[in-house]
Parts: sequence; C-alpha cells; structure tokens
Amino acid sequence: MPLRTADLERVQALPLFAGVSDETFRAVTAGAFLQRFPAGTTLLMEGDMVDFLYVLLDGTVQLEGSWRDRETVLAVLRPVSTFILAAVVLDAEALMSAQTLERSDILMLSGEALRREMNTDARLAIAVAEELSGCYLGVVRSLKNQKLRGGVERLASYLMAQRARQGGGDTVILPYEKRVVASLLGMTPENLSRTWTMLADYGAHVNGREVTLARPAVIERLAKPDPLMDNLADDARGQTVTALRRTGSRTRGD
Amino acid sequence: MPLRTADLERVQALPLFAGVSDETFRAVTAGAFLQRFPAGTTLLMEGDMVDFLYVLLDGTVQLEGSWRDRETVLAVLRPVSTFILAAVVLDAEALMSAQTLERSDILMLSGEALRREMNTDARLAIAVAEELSGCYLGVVRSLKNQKLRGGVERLASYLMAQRARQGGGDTVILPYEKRVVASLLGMTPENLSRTWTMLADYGAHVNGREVTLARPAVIERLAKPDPLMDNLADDARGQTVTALRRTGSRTRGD
DNA sequence: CGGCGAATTGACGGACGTCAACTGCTGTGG
DNA sequence: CCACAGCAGTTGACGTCCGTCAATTCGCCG
Repeated sequence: MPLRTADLERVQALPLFAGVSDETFRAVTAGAFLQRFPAGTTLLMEGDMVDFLYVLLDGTVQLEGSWRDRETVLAVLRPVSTFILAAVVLDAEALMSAQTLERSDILMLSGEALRREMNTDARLAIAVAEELSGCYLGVVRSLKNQKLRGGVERLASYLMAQRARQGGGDTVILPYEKRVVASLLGMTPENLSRTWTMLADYGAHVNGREVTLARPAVIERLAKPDPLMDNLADDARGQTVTALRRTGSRTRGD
Repeated sequence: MPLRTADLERVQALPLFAGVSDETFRAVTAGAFLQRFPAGTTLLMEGDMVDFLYVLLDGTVQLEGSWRDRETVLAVLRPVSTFILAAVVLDAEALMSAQTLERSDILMLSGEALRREMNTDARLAIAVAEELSGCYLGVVRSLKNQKLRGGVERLASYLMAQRARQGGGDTVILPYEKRVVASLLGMTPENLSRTWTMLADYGAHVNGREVTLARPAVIERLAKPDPLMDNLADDARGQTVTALRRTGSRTRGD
C-alpha cells in the first residue's frame, strides 16, 4: 500500500513527534510502511518480540491480555494512536496482543530506527518519554477504575466518557460490539446486559448500539467522575492538542 | 539530614542514571535533599502538583489511589526505587498518593532540573524513557493480574513472587501488614483471611507474618505463573541489574 | 431461506463485600 | 508493673455481585 504524504503529515502531527526535527522524522520514518488489515486481524501476539512501532491511522484496534483460557480487553484504540511503544523502547516482548476490530490502516515504523534516533535527538527522546508518561497514567487510571469502582459505576462512567467524546448530546452510540465493551469494563457480556437494565432506572435506554440518556445528570451522579480517574482530556471533538506537553491521553482509548 | 556521597552513589547506580554523564548527574542532583520520614507519613496526595522526583533509599513506601470513600494500594516500593516519574516528566498532578509504611529515607530531586537536563543530554532522556517503559509494563501486569486472576490465584502468585525474592526457601515472610497485602491484591482483609485457609489445603500455613509452604510446587501450580504477567525479573537477591536496557521491574514493587 | 454469532434472559452457584463480635498483640499511662 | 485502650487479625452470618450454563431471540451475511 502506497505511503501518501498526507499520511506522513498526520503522523508528524502526533505528540510523539512534536518538536522533532524534520531530519530526525525522516530518519525514523525511512523504512516505514503502511498496511491495510481487514477486521479481526491479529497484528501481534503477546509474547512476540516487537520489531515495529505501530501507528493506527484509520480503523479500530483492540489491545488484549490473556492468561490460561481467559482473555480481557485492556484498551481500544482510535486514530491517530501509537501502540506498544514501551516494548519498542526496551526492545522487549509484548505484554498484550493487538487485533483489529474493523478494517484498519496501520503504519509500521522500525523500532530499531526509533531507538537509534533517540540517541542523537534529545527532542525525540523527550517526546517518547512524554508519550510513555501519558500511557502510564492511562493504565493507572484503568487500574484504579477496575479496583475502586463497581460494575454499574464503570459502565456509567464509560457512557459519560463516550458522551463527552461524541459531543455531549442525549444519545450515545457504542463504537463497537457490546462484548468488547463488557470485556474492557471487566465483566461478562451477560453481566453487561443485566447492568443495562439497572441503568434503565436512571433513565438510560438501550436500542442496539444506541443508548439514549433521558437524565444524563443522574447517570453522571452515579458515575461520580473524578479527574484523577476519568481522563477528561479528550473532550468533544477529541483533538484539543496543545502540541507540546499534553497529557498524552492516547493509548487508553475508548 | 546530610546528603552523603554513599547515598548519591546508590542513586547514580539506578537504571535511571545508567549511562548518564557525571556532569548531567551533578546538575540533576544539585538542589536535591535527603529526608527521613517516620512510618505513616503521607509524602504526596493524589491531585497534588508534583515538584520533585522521589527516590526511596531506605524503608517502604506505598502508592495508593482513592475514589469516594474507597482506597486501594496500587504498589508497594522497596529501595532503591524512584516514584512518580511520569507526573514529573509531564509536570502534572499525581494520580496516586504516597505514604511511608516504615521509617524511610527519601531523596527528593528537582523535577524542573530533571526536565531541563533531559533537553541537553539525550542519554538521560533515553534512560527516563526506559524507566517509564518499565513502569508502564509493570502497571499493565497489575491490570492483567487484577482482571484475569481470581483472589486465590493472586495470593498464590504473590507468595511465589515473595518466595523467589527471599531466596526460594520453604518459608516466606510477609514484608508488611496483611491489610496492605489484601488491598494490593484487590481484596478486603476479611477475604484475605479466608483465602489463607483455602491455601491450607495446598500446604500453606500462616503464623503471624510467617508463611510456611509444605508443598511449594502445588502453590505454584495454583498460581500458574506467566512471564507476561508475573515479572520474574527481580529474582533471588533483587539486584540482577544488567545496567542498561533492563526491564525496569521497579515501581511494581512487592 | 438458512445459518451463524451476538445479545438477551433465566436459573443457579460461587466468590466477594459488609457488618458484627471476638481474639491477641502492643504501646501507653496511671 | 499492671490495666487499659486501640488496632490488626480472625471468624461467623448474611446479602449482593458476578460468573457459568443453557435456552431463546435477534440481526446480519452468505
């Protein structure tokens, strides 16, 4: 698949490359290639050595972890996001699998080139550190969310987050299958179904992927949002981007 | 409290400063100061702006998160470890509180100086990125542990981790109060108590803080350890340290 | 039209949190 | 030196949340 300059510009606009010289950027993206994957493609299995930094340009990607015969969704990514940066930096094996949920365009950058350029361009190394900090804080939020909130509250806060991202209206569209939502929120599909009916008492009604919130304020009160847990960073149209020094809300995703 | 050169040497030996020039190291530690805190001291509240990078030189520190009236322990740190690096890099507010569990010696480095020196020393910026990667992978492990394993399995794997760290013998000493262990493992103290009795069937017997494992292999089979979840990095005496490019197992702690 | 998988619903059991009472240890002060 | 207060830890009872199994419906795609 041809690598258009428009794609490269979108990549260069990422926080990861903010403040990085064109020269370094060209060096990092030199051997890069863009690939289109159908839905349901496994890009990476946990335990694999990671050779590339992945950049999701279009579509949806799910990060999942497994143990024995269990699986769980750790994050769902939206464009434009990078993933498995940490494993690339350490030249280590991946802790998570990555799988497309829709047809997705993914740019693959040489991990070796990225590590090499970090040595000569402190700006790049700093940008990587900042991106990683954002990723770290994102997972910490997820962990707090998982340990501190109950199922109903997790769903309520998920709805509030989606609502904010989708413009704050009274109806929210679930961006992917409910089974993915369930796993992301740490519950079974059956349990998610039952939780919907609990939320009906609070004015939330589900029809397919469409959720209408009769009294959003009540759901919000149930979710008890907390800036230290809920990442109010990407609001409304997603891209607030203050260029440098942003909280790197990416990688937590939806 | 006087800042001894022996302390500085221990700090310089950290992965965070591996490969960093003496000059940069001096610049970062210039305004640093060492402080001794009694047990139970809150060093940092979640939501506080972070001005310093903390380095635990001696003692034990607990990182905790809270929401509404609930609290949970996210990690317990042992010397020598840094903490809240991510918030320092982003010059942001902390997502976790930090509290001493014993009398602890803590070195505080100026966050502003660290950020400044990253600009001029790519080696430092890279080391920060590597440290952050390790922290990130640590939290991902915790999240997988929390979402994929049940309570008994989490306790079993916790025991195996402690056993490995303490030399692999048949008796494990819990390094701090059981209520802290319980919260770290995502359960209530009552529930932890009951889980001990379940483990008795597998040959684990508890007496105060001492746990004797009659058949360690059986506990291990219960824990089903997984290199992608259980961080077999710090083995035996803790400090394997391959200097550069280690998996930065720190920050997950015990 | 037929088939597959997602989603829902019900029934059931187990895991876990909550409340309460009791034990044992420790440090404090009379 | 002892009495007592306070807290960690344990144990029991109970209720709730949640996972599992099974059956059924729905929607989508071949």
